[in-house]
Amino acid sequence: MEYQEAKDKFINTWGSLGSLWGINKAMAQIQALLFISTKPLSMEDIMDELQISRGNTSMNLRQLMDWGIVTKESVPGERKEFFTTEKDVQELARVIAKERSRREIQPVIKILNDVSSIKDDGTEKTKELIKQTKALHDLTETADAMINKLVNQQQNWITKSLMKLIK
Amino acid sequence: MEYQEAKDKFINTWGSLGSLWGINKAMAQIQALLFISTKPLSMEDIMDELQISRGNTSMNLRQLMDWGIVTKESVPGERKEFFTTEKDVQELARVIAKERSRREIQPVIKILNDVSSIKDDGTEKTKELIKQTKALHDLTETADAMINKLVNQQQNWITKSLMKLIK
DNA sequence: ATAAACTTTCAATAATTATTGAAAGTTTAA
DNA sequence: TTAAACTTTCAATAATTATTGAAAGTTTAT
Repeated sequence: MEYQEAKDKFINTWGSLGSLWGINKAMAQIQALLFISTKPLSMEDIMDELQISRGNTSMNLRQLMDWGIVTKESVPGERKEFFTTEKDVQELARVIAKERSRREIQPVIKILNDVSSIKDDGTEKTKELIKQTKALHDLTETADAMINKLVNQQQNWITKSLMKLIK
Repeated sequence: MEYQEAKDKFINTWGSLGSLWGINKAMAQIQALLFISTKPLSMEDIMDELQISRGNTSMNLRQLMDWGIVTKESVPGERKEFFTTEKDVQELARVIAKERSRREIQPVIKILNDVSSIKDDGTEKTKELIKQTKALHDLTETADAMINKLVNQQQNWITKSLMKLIK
């Protein structure tokens, strides 16, 4: 497998995987492209490489910046803007986990809590609803907490290792 | 909030959350409905409750059975078939984690491994592609392993607790 | 102040994904 | 064996989501 084939394969795989972490194909592909690029890329560069329109590129870059995993960069002497992505996979994982928790998991936890807090009228079906949504609430909360703890532990481990190197 | 409202809220929330664990709305809603039902439901029951077509119900029930979280049940004296879902949230989490790993994460790990194994031609861009996909490969593999370990640990914890009660 | 270089916005359109419903298929009871 | 009861399949259609491209907006250099 040559460079170009490997590159395309990576971008496509990462792109279709986007749905797994809740972002669309173009967004994931742009991130993938930046992730393996050795230098910041301009909008033109991205459009050319991925064969997507200017509007699409602009909108998805914006979203990636909102997520905090892509940053604008100005290159001296150049008028247009260049973009880079977070290159450290651990930090990338940390940001993604945090954002997904905030955007999707927290709201669900809140609703499950609301639903499981309805007043118990004594009927079997109400009891079952309360019991099961409470169980789901607890599970979701625990899973969310564990993911965050886990990702932050990784972070601490990395930080510590870096600290040792710097000292 | 009354029973019906809470029920609808739960089914809708769980339904729209479906995308988070990679299944479609109807599929998630059917699972949610079964999850809070006090007795097995027939296809008619599900169609009526969720206002969806027979075909849709049939196809999504099939998928849920493929996932292993819904099972057919026959009720004596009844011609039609009834369905139930796994009621233990821990076991549900275990099955979902396992299936997602098998269906989505493992194939990605394989491709990342392939891509990161291309021969190093010494150019900077090839070195970067290898380095970054390798990092992503390792992260994905570690995360996948941790999720599985975690879910199984929960399982063990539960099993132990139950054992204590039984003894 | 102007115009070139560049980016954003958003209505229109395309692509994808989900849903329907009726015909075909299967099972069961008599 | 037949026909009623029930389930599955799948082509057609609807709903949703992503993408385009051109007009409007912004920034920068002179």
